[in-house]
This record gives sequence, C-alpha cells and structure tokens, in this order.
Amino acid sequence: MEKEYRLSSDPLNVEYLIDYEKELNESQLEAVLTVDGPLLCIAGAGSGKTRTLIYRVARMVESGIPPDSIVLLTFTRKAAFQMLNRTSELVGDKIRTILGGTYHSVAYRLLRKYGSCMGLPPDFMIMDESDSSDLINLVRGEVILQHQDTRFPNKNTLKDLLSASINRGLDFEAAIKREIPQFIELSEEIIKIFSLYSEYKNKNRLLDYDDLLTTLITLLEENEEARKIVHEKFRYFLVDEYQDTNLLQAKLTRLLGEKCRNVMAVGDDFQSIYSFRGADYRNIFRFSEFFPESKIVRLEENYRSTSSILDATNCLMTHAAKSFRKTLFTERKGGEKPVIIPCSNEDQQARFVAQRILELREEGISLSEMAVLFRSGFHAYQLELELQKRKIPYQKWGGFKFLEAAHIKDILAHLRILLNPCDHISWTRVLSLIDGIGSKTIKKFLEVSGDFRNGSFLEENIGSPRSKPGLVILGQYLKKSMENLPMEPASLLNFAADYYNPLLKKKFDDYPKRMKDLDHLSVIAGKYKNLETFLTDLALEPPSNSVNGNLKAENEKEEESLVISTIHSAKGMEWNSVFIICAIEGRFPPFYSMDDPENIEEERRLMYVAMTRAKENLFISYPSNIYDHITRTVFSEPTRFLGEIGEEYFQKWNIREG
DNA sequence: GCTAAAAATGTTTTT
DNA sequence: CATTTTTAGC
Repeated sequence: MEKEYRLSSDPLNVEYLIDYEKELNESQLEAVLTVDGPLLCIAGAGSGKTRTLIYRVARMVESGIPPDSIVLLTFTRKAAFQMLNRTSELVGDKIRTILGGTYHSVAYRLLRKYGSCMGLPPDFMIMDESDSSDLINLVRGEVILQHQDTRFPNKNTLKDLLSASINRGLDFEAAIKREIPQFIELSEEIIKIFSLYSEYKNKNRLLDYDDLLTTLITLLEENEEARKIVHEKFRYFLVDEYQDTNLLQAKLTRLLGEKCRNVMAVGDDFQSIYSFRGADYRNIFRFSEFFPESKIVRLEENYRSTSSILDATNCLMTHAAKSFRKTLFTERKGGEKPVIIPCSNEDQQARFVAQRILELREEGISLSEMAVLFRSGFHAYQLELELQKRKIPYQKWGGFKFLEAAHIKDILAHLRILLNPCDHISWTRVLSLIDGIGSKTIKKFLEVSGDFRNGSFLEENIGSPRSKPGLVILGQYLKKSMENLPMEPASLLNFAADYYNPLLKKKFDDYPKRMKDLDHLSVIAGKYKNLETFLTDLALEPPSNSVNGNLKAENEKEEESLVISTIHSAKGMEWNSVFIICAIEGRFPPFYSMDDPENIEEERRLMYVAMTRAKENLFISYPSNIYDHITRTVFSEPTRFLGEIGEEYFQKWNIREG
C-alpha cells in the first residue's frame, strides 16, 4: 500500500507570494490563517466569502499542504470550478488535484475509489431523479395490482416521501404520518414498495442520489480499513453554504473530519433556502457540537451592495424569527433606493423589464451584469417571450431542466442500454417508443431479461406482428453500436440519433426544436472520451441551462447575455442590476406555503437572497392582477415582504403606457 | 387482451 | 402544459 508521509514545513521558512494582510480584512485574514483545527465562518451575503475561501486554499497550498489532501465541498460543480480557477490564478496550476464538487459528486468519486472493499461493485451506475421515479412507478405497479380499488399515492409523492424520510432521518412510518397522513392506512404497502425499490437497485447495481450519501456514510462507519485510508488521504476540508446541508451531509462532514479535525464550514443562516430538501440551517450551530474546539469567525462587512439596498435587506430580516441576529454594514454609502414597480398585468411587467434592461445597456451596463430573478421557473414565461421578441440574448437558469425533457431522456436511454443490459428503466423507454408495443409487451420482455444488446430479442417472438418492423430496426441500431464499442460518446450519440430521429418526428409536433437540443447534447458529448463518464456527469452535474436557453458548451465563448434565473439557482451570484419579478402574494410567497410559518420564514430568506444579489440597482415589480388557473383565484396583493420593509426604503415608479 | 387516443389532473425550489 | 388516468378502438 502506498502512503504519503508529509514533512511539515517550518513556517518561518515559507515565503508567501501573496500579501494576505493587504488583500483581506481582519476577519477574513483570521479565517484564512486558521488552517489547522475546526473553523466555523458565519459569513453574511456579499461579505467576501468566496474570496476568503480562495485565499485560504491558496494559503494552504503555499504553506506546503499537498493539494490532493484537500477537499472542497461546494453547492454546485460550477462553484467549485470557479473557485479552483480563481485560486490557480493566485498560486498556479498545482491546485488541480484538489477534490472538489458537491457532496454527491465527491461521494461518488470516493465510492468509485474506495467502495470495493465494502463489496460495492465497481461498475455501479447513478440514477437521476427521473430514473428513481420511473423505477418506483415500476414496483408500485406490482404492489398496486392487489389494491385496485383503493387510491394510491403516485410515484412522485412516493419518491419525495422516501427521500424526505432518508434525508431527515425519520423512519418510514413517521414520515408517512408527517408528509401524507391521508394515506396512513396504506403504510404497509408503501413500505413494501420502498423495499422492492431498494432490492431492485441492489440487484442492478444502481445508486440513487440519496444512496450516494448513505452508502459512503455506511462505508466510513462500518469499514475500518476504508475509513483509515480516507482519513489518511484527505486531511483538509472546506465546506461552502453549510446552512444548506442536511442531516446526512452534516454526518458525512463529521465522519470525514473527525480524525484530522481540519474542517472549515462557511455558512449564513439567513440564506438557508433548501429546507424542502431536508436542509437544516441548525447544522451551523451543531457544527460546534461536533467540533467543540472550533473557532468562530464572523464576516459582516458587505462589499457588494450599496447601503440603500443593504438597509432594505437588513430591515427585512429584522422580521425573521429566531436566528443569529446580524446586521451587515458597508462602506458603499448612498446609491439609488430600490425601486418598486406596480404593473397592471404580467405583460406590462415583461415589457417594463425588457425596456429597462435595454436602457441600462445604453447607459453602459453590460447585459451580463444584469439578471432577472423569480420564485418559480414558470413565472418567467411571459418575460421570455418578450425577450425573444426584442432579440435580447438570455440564458435561463433553473426551472425545467434540459435533461428532463422527454426527448433527451429518450435518447440517453438508448445509450444506457448499451452500457448496462439490465437497465430495465431505459429498456422500458426504448421499447415503448416502438409502434405496437405497450406496457404488457414490455413486461414480457423484462421477464425474459436476457442480454438483448446483440439484438437477440428478435428471436424471442414477443410482441404483436405490428411491432416487428420497429423491433428489427432497433436490432440494427443495437448491433451497429455494440460492434463499435468502445467508442467516443459523440459517435454513439450519432448512431442513436440516426435511429431515434424518425421516432422523434412521429412523437412530437415540435420536432425541429427538439432535434436542435440533440445537437447541443452532442456538443457536450464531444468533450467526453468515455460513455460512462459522460452519463454519470450528466446525472450528477447536469448542465444548468434550461431547454430553451441557448445551451452552450462551456469552452465555447459566451455571447454576452442576460441571466434570468430562479432565486435558488442564483445563489452565490451577484450582478450590477437585479430585477425581481412577480413579487405578489400567492406566487412569492406561493399560496401553498402560507399555512406554515416555517415556510414563510424560508420564503423571507429567499427574498433576502434575491435582494442581496444586487450591487447597484434593484427593481422589484409585481403585476397587480394575475388569474391563477390552479386555485382559480385572482392574486392582487403585493408580497407581504415589501410591507415588512416599509415604504421609506423604496422609491416607487408608476407606469404610464404610451 | 392490448394499444393508442382523449379527458382529467396537479403543477416550487435541486443534488 | 405535461403527465396520468380513463375510455374507445383494434
């Protein structure tokens, strides 16, 4: 076995190239210089949190810590990537070996490397969310056969329930009582579905998102050898956005860091916005319980926003319930007060935003320095139309994902079956595209369950005569692809597209648009040499753009464009000018959050996150009449959060048409 | 018995 | 608006 033996360098002999004292303020410096031992950093919005992390990594590397013993846990791969890039500008390329990414992707990589000693098959695959849903649907079908007369929770309800119980550490019974009390009599059947689901995953070497975390936890808890190896290899941990970790992630942090104790967690309880996923901002407070000797550093000086904006956000948070009271301050005095714009309807709101964006651009603010934020993806539909009409280039973050589009899932299924013959979920997708094949025929195929990749299913004589021609063509595709394995993902994707395009044309009316998406996918595929890596990366780190936003390969040069984004996806970003749209009761906060004060707390934090993204200009607009098709009511009140802040913090623009 | 088209329904936020 | 359930049709 190989082992690393590090001679610690004499601090007096290290020559630091960076003048840390000059570049950082006092608290930031303290956080950066505290390299050994646990450190909790409470960092307000815009307080130079990222800067602090970057300089801390630089400092560590400069003082001789091997980069490959450092683990950087961030919320998105994008954030990790950005951070490593900026660090390498400071100290050079050697930081490339830092292990960085989300909890899930880091867990994946650790399991790949060290999972075998726990009996984890080396070729396990990751299921994305839709795979899990599909699989749950499959086993749900089995159980439901015996209960045809009763109504049963649907697949997504079940999946959310399962995930909630795992991420919050509840047993199934308790979770059912809490999440879906109306189905309490069906507990037994529901639990049966879960156990079938998990059985199936084990049998087919599949891990879902939650499994990545739980399996690694089990590995570290129960396998002493693995734990030792991991503890020896990784000695420094930096965790960003700690307020958004859930029970499992907190546990994992503790397990990873319990030996070396060099764990730094950065967080802001004001910015906790993922509780729907089981995130618990109280993990910040619990951190000092895991690591009682931890030092606490607070960053409260805001370098991002003008005081006009900051004052309003501070005021908003005085209405928040229990939390660390903190008030951000800034040297950037003055600035325009945030603007409130009442609009008569969504269309007017869209036209206002588009026009104002163009005006700001005339004033010399680049499109890439502006963003439009909203609570939910669909709030921006009208705006998107308006932007397209005016030919304003934009990219949309959040909302409907590229990968969730039916045609993308379809074509990826065709690639997956090449890799894993027992991937029933993908086979189901592939087969149901063929004319004359429905659920029953598919079930028959899956029962035979052979390795059909050579096209041998044709000999099984399953399916009606009507399905025969379609199956023959599928056989040709499989044969062609299998003969060429291994092969670059891009070429395989081309084979699949050749086969799939005719089917796509039949299935969708809007096929030209969808075929374009397939081209985009093939650009992404071009960056990979290995099919497996391609598929895993797609599941773990999906391209953040939505279907309609112009999807760009990352190395392609970005055209200067406006960002429109859900608030969740805008986390950690900043722009010169920010528009918040649809700030209306019923949408933000959404009507379904109104009966629970805890939810309203989170909505308020969400508003806080949105507002603190702005450096100079902040516009908050609301259409005063929206007819909501779901509740069949008219929303007309501006969001309560504006009232909480108070008029004196705002200026108001009244729109006149013409 | 099985599929495919038509009606109904439920719709946040993300790894 | 897109998925899921129902119903009609083959």
